[in-house]
Amino acid sequence: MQMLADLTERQRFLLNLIVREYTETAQPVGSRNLVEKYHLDLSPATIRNEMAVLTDFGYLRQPHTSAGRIPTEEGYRYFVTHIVYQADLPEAARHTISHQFYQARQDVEQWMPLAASILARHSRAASLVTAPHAERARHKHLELISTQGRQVLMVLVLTGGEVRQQLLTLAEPVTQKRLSEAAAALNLACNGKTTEEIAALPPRADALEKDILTLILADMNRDEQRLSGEIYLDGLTNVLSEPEFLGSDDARRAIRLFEERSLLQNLLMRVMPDSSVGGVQVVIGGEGKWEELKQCSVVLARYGMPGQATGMLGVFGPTRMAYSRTIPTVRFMADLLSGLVSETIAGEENEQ
Amino acid sequence: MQMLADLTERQRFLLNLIVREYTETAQPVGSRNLVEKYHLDLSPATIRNEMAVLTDFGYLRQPHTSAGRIPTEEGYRYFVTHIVYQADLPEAARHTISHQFYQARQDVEQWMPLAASILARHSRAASLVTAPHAERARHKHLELISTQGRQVLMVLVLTGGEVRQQLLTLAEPVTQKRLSEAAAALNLACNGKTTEEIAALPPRADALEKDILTLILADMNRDEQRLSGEIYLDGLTNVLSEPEFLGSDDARRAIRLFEERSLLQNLLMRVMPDSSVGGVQVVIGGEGKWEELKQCSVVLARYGMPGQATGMLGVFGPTRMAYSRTIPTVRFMADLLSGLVSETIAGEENEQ
DNA sequence: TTTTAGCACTCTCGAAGCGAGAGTGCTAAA
DNA sequence: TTTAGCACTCTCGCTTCGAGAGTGCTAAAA
Repeated sequence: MQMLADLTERQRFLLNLIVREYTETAQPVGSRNLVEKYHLDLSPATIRNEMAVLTDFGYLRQPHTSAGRIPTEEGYRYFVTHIVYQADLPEAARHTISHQFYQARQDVEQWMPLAASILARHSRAASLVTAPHAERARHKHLELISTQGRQVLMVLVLTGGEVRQQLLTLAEPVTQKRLSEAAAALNLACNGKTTEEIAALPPRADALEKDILTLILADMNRDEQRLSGEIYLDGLTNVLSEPEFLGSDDARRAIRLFEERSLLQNLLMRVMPDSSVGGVQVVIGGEGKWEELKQCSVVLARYGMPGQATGMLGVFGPTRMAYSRTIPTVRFMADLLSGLVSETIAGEENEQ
Repeated sequence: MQMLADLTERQRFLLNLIVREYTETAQPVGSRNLVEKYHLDLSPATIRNEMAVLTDFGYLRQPHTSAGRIPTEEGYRYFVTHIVYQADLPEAARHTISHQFYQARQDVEQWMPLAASILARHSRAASLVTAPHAERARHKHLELISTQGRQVLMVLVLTGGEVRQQLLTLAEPVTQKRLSEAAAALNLACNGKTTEEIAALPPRADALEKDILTLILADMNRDEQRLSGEIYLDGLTNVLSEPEFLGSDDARRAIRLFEERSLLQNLLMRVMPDSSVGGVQVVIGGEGKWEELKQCSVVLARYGMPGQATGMLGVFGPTRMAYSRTIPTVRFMADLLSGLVSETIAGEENEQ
C-alpha cells in the first residue's frame, strides 16, 4: 500500500463523488451505482480499476469483499484538505445568514444561540458556540449589589463588552451604601487596567475593598486558562437520528461529551489550544489521539480578534459528515462573528 | 373488562412486584419467573389466575398470547397512586443529598445544577429544574452599567434574591454618570414596590428614566406569564440508553422537547399551570393529552413558597420508569428546595 | 372455596439453510 | 487505456423449524 500519492484528476473526481455519495446514503458505494446515478461516461469496470487504486492508496476500504467502497479516515482527510477545503458557501446561504444576524444585531445576547442554531441547521449535525472571551481584558466597571443578607452580587464589566457576574457571600452583612462606596473606590483605582496592573497595585487599606479586589483578580484570571463558562449547543437531535449513533456504543458515548460541559471544555482546549483566528480545524474520527471521538468528527474554528477577544464555534457529527456543507458554513460563521466582535471593539475604542 | 375495581391485598402485592420487575428488566414478566425470583409461597398457576384478574381490570396486558405481562398505563397509574405514592426516600439517601446541599449552601448559583444532577442520578433518567421565580416580586435594587456605545446592561434585583439582567440598546450613547443618576432616582422611587405599584406611579419627567422604567415593568411582567428563562437539565444520556429510545421513533422524538427550551416551557406550563406547592404530579405515557409524550412519563413538582417564589423540578423518562425511586426523590428535593427558598425569603424580611 | 398439578396450545426467538443480488477482480479483446 | 465477460464472494432477506417460555383450562386436592 502506497501512501501520500498524488491522485490524477479523475481519481480526485471519483473520490469526491464517493465521499459525497456515502455521506448522503450511509451505504457502501459500488461501481455500477455510481455510473448510473451520475451518468458517468465510463464503464463500471474502469471505475472499479480506479477504485482499486484508491483502495491501494488507503483512501477507500471495503467493509467486506464484494461490498461497495466507503472512505477511510485518510479518504475523508484527503477530501477535506484537497477537494472541499477552499469551497465557499453559496451566495444565497451567505445572504440568508447575514440577514438573520442583521435582524438580531441589537441584541448581543442572541448572537451565540443564533449562531449555534444556524450551524446546526446547515450542517444537520450538532453545533457548539462559545462566547467570545477577552484575552487581555481591561477593567471597565464594577458594581456591587446587595441581594440578601450576606450575599452580594458582583457584576464586572470588562472591555470588549464582556460581563461577568458572581454571587459572593461576605463574612458579615454590609449595607448597600457601603458596597456602593467600595465599588466606587475600586472603580477609580482599577479603571482601564489589566489583570497584571491591578495585581501590582498597593494593597487596599479597607478590608472590604481588599477582599473584593482579591475576588476580582481571581475572576479575571479564572477564564484566561479555562474557557468562558457559557457554551451554546444546538442540534443534538440531528445527530441522534444518524444510524451510527443508533448502532454503535462508541458513538453514543461521544454524546456524553455534550452533556458534561467540563468534558467538552477540556476537549476544546485540547483540540484548539492556541488562539489564532482564521483556519478551520477538522478532526476526523478522533485520528488516534481522541479516544472519545471514535467514529465522530469535529469541525472547529476560532473567531474574534486574536490577542483581544476570541471564541470558538464548530460542528460535531459522525465521521460520515457532510464536510462540503459543514466546512464552508463554519468558516463563514467564524468570519461573520469575527466581524461582529471587531465592530464591537472598534466602537469601544472610539468611545475612549 | 371492569375498571376501577378494588384490588385485594394480594393483587396489589403482585401488581407491585410486576411493575418493579418490569421496570428493572424491561422484559414481560411471567408467572413462574416471578415465583422463583421472589420465593413466593404460591404456585405459578395461582399467580396466573391473579394475573388474569389484573389483566381483566386493565392493569396488565400481554404483548402477545403466551408472553408474560407488562403493566398498562392504568397499571402504572394504580401503582403510583395506591402503592408507591406515600413512600419516603431512605434515610441514607436523604442524608447524602442534604449533605451535598449543605456543602453548596453559600453558592446559590449552584443549587439548580446540583439539584438537576442529583435528580438525574437517583432516578437514572433525565431531570429538569427551573430557577425559583418570584410571583409577587418587589423591586429591590436597579443598576445600570454602560458596557459599550449605546449598550447598557440593566441589572434588576428583586425580593427573593432573584436577579434579572438584560442588555438594552439606547437611542443614543449616555455616560455612566448619567446612568448612575437615573438608576439612583429610580431606586428611590421604586424601592419595595410591586409591579402594580410601580405602574401606578406618575410618569417620570426625565426621558431616560421614563424609558428605563418601561423596560423594568416589561421585564418584571414578562416572567409572570412565562417561566423564568433558565431551565437546568441533566441526565439526558441516561434516557438515551434505554431500549425504548433506541427502538421507537416516538420516544426519540420526545427528546427533542429537551433541546427546544420553548417547547419544554410550553409543556411545563400545560402540565402544571397553577402554582400550588406540595403535590407530585405524574404524567404517564402522555395519558391521551400529550401526544409528544407517548411512551414517556414525567414526574413533576413545584417547590418554593406559594404566592411568593416558586420553581419546578422533575424527571423525564420512559413509561417504564422506576417510579418507586423517582417519586420520593422528586418529593424530597422539592421539599428541600422549598426549605432553602423560604430561608432566603425569611432572611430578607428580617433584614428590613 | 381456593389452590395447584397437568396438559394442550400459542407464540416468539434464534439457528440453519438457501437463493437472489450486488459487487468485486481478473483476463482477454477492442 | 478501456471495456466486456465471467467466475467468485459475501451479505441480506426469507423461510423453516424446533426449543422454550408462557398461557388458559380442567379437574383434583386442600
